[in-house]
Amino acid sequence: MIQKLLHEGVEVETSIDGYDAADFPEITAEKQGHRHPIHTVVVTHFELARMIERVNRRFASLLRSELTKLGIEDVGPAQAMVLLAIGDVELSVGELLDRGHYIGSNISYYLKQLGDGGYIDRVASQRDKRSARIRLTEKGEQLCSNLRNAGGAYNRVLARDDDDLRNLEIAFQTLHRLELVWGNAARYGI
Amino acid sequence: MIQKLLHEGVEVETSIDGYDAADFPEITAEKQGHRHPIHTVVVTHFELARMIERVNRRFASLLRSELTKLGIEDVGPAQAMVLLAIGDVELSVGELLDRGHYIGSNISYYLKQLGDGGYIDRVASQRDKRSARIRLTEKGEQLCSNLRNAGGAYNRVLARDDDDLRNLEIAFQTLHRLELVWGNAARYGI
DNA sequence: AATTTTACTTCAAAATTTGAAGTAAGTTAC
DNA sequence: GTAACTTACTTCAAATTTTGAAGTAAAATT
Repeated sequence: MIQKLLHEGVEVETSIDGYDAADFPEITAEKQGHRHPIHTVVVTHFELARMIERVNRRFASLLRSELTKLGIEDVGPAQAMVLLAIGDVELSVGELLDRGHYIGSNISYYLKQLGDGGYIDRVASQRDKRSARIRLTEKGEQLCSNLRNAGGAYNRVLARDDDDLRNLEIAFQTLHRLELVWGNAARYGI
Repeated sequence: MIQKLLHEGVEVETSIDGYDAADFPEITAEKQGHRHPIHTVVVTHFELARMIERVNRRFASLLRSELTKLGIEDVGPAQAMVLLAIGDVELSVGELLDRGHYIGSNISYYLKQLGDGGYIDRVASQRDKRSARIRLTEKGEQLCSNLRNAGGAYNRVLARDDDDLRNLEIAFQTLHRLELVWGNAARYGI
């Protein structure tokens, strides 16, 4: 079912924004035992952005429902993402900002909520008393662990074989490149 | 432990420019006797989600600044995404909902703003008077066109050669798979 | 004709994000 | 050493975005 949709449902757009078609010779992925595209597709900036927006929306609602299933009422998907970003290390607010490209006041707000809920501990750094060191409490770790547990099922569905692994790997790296390009563009201009 | 992560995660090469594995607490490095990757890393479900969230944030702020540069005050990034989703076709609100996985009232709200700003026209469908048909006005098309124009620069940076194009396409398709898996999971359970 | 479903809209509330302004600690330049 | 500046973060208020419940009207079904 998913398989079918993957092959037939992907929007294959032939019009390219901001390009001269001649600049980009058509690409064809090799067939041998690959599930990924045989078709010619050119993906633009905005198509990727729209896809990312949609996927992000989907994930947020999935995460919300996982939290509901766990009976968590005081943590929304955005805060859960902060918890997951903290992971099992102790870090400063600044480091956390970098991890998620948040805006300062935003993270401050979430950390306050998470602190009130008992999900994180904050200790002033010894050598720099301006810097607050953050880490998960037992409760916070438990929540992350539960979420990760539930996430295992998705990992298994998404990464069924080598081909999936390769594609997910490329997707991850490519997203990272987008992150850098878009991020630098926003700061320094393209 | 590592074994388990390997089953549930996705391998990724560590050598990505400007990317420090320490940024991703969920990643564990491990050596494998594989074809190219010598250092492999495991990317989980949540890491992809966090990456997508970050990239989405970056793009939104880029879009906001493009809009500012164009002197547009009455359209935010979210509404601009709706305009881009409409594109150059005439469609119903329902189709638009599908395109972005929005919630009904959400799109309704944006369409009202965009209608007030003169960016879209809405006409009741002849054969089904419940269904509103939406399309961009001249002004809406102009804005999209300006945005796409500005986007061309990013396309050129992102898609430098065939390899980039291939990767972008795979990223797009893989994100589509995520969209389906996460979407179906939310509706019917995994 | 009555009921149900579809396709949206409206409204109010909640969640999230932003930005300006503030505090306190550290750094640098005289 | 201290005045000025920077950094690291917080607070608050406002803007934006998202959600959900309730509504309307047209179409489809019974």
